[in-house]
Amino acid sequence: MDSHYKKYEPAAEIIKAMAHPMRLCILKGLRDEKNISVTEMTACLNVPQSTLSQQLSILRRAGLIIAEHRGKYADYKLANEKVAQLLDKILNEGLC
Amino acid sequence: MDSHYKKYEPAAEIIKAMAHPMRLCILKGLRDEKNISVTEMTACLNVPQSTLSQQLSILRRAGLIIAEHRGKYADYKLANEKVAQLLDKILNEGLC
DNA sequence: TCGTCATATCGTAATATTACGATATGATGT
DNA sequence: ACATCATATCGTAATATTACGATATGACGA
Repeated sequence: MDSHYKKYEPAAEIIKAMAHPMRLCILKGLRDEKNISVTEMTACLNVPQSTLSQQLSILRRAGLIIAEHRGKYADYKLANEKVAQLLDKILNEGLC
Repeated sequence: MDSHYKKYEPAAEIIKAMAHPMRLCILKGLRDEKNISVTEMTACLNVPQSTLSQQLSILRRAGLIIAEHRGKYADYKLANEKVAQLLDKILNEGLC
């Protein structure tokens, strides 16, 4: 057993960013639909715009999603295929 | 995109239980070594016994680990193979 | 240039988590 | 029965997260 548990901090940061129902829902949405704007997400999830934007910034800071700015819109997508795979594992694990 | 983000709450609970460096370290230790007692973990991780015990109870409540009581000792192990697989995915994802 | 829309950030109250000493419980050896 | 060891739980201060209104920024059309 490893005595230096702090070395798991980077992994924990990433997992922590996923550890919220709304953020998992956002990731799943982006996994299934590729690109979604903040406006669409706000309408669909039916939450205050600032709340959604805060969740997006947590996912962004963790490197899980990327924003593409198109004029006044911001489209989001998953950062890469590994995020999609990890998400699948989490959501299909039968654990949940 | 799914409008009922609360349905991801059970998955989020599980991920949240993993989202801490010490808890990831414990899970990894149990994955690699099968059975470890609280005493061993306390010595290895060099943290107060109550702190470790609290982390173990979080993992236990989430269903990720199981305690086996042998006399005055408690040996812990991963709850099942799916936990090991999810952990591998998290730690090997290159994301982290 | 204005007003408006889309998005991000700020401020903050409510709530949750973390870390850890103190205390409780329960098994073991004497 | 008693002292001791292993573990769990309690109490709590420090810190972090959550949710959300208010406000700022920046693009677009009139």
